[in-house]
Amino acid sequence: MSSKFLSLNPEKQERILNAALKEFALKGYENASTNEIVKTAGISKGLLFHYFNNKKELYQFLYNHFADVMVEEFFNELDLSERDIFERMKTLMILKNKLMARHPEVFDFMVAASMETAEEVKEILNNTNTELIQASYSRLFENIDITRFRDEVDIQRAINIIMWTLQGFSNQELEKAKKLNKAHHDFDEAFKEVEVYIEMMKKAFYKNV
Amino acid sequence: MSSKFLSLNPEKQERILNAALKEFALKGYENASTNEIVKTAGISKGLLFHYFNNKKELYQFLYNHFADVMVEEFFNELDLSERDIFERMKTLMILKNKLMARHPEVFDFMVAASMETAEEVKEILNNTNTELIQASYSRLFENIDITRFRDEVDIQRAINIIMWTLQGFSNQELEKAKKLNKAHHDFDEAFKEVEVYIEMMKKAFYKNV
DNA sequence: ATGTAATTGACCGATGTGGTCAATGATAAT
DNA sequence: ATTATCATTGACCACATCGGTCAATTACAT
Repeated sequence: MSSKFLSLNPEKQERILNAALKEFALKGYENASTNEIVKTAGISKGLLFHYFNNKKELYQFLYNHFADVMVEEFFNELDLSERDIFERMKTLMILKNKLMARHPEVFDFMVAASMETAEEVKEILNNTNTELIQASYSRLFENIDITRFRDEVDIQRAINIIMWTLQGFSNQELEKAKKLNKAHHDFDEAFKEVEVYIEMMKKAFYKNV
Repeated sequence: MSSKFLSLNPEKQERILNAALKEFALKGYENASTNEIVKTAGISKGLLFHYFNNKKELYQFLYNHFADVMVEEFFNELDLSERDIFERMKTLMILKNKLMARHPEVFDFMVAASMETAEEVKEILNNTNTELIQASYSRLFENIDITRFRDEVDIQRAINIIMWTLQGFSNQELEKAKKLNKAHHDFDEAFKEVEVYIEMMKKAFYKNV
């Protein structure tokens, strides 16, 4: 019963959610220990199971909660006035990296969730994700100026190439950051490469300049 | 003692190694179960610990063995006569994907190993990797024609951009393959995008055409 | 028939699991 | 001061699994 949980002291709510987030991200659903969660949350075992009937219910609440939070934060800060698709994707990536630096534990949890094999978890993800992601995807390309492209094929190809390229960049930077200081990372220098790259793309896909 | 193990019937050797590979890849070092390994290998618990004194020794042997095997196979098939750096990187990626399709379990294991947190494992990886990777890296760029570049900076930048781009592509294709048929994947269509991309890069980095 | 090596699986103590529940503490109403 | 209500505790449960051992059995060569 999450109603009981929601009417709880917010500071304690957060402590419990963060403890669970960390544990699930680190160990995965099945190996995550409720004992460990209550220990780091500083509450008793009984209390956790007073708020959530069982492990699965806790996980479900957790996933929905943080998915909502991150999506909201993402679109609050995404600049939708940028009409150039390449520049839009660049800001999108920058924002993604910002959010990853700001909430690394949440991203760890989400990544771990997407790799889960437990049937109970897959079920939860399907329910939550389909609506959430589909709604988000169209908003990502809202208001884009497509008149500069040679034709429709180019648009789709540009999107594809942008997506996998920036993803590769993002992963590499993330890895580098983890190896260097294990905390947040300054992307400024790395983005100089991205600038070069973006100009390259424009030349390749746009009718003129 | 691996000498005992090595003088064992090769078919049984393989059964044991594959079972262990699978289990470690799936669960990670600490959560991997030796009980599960012997069950899928079809041998008794005692026999496993007759060949390897303990869990760590088994893991160590496993890692060294498959690292050797994959590196050897990789360089056996890599075309080092291609002197254009962009084309070389393309064939390199194609080869990597081929090997991933051919030995997905080995790659799963390697990825899992690189994410291990157990101190015992990190120690093993350090010992094995440093020599192995450093030796490989120089071979990757052996015999490359650098006369077409404008200057040294361009070469380094090209390598960086190639690396993270192809990595992003590779990951995306891998994910797609997993979602579609969960087995091997036909990269032919996807590589059309890569062709476009490679031409783009050449234009951007080479002195002429 | 004998010696040697391969192989078994019951067994060990230790640790940890998700979940329960009787008991206690705190708070507010009477 | 008494009572009723709710939050909170942590010892406890039965069970599962862990890495590792070892006396006993089987297979095989001499």
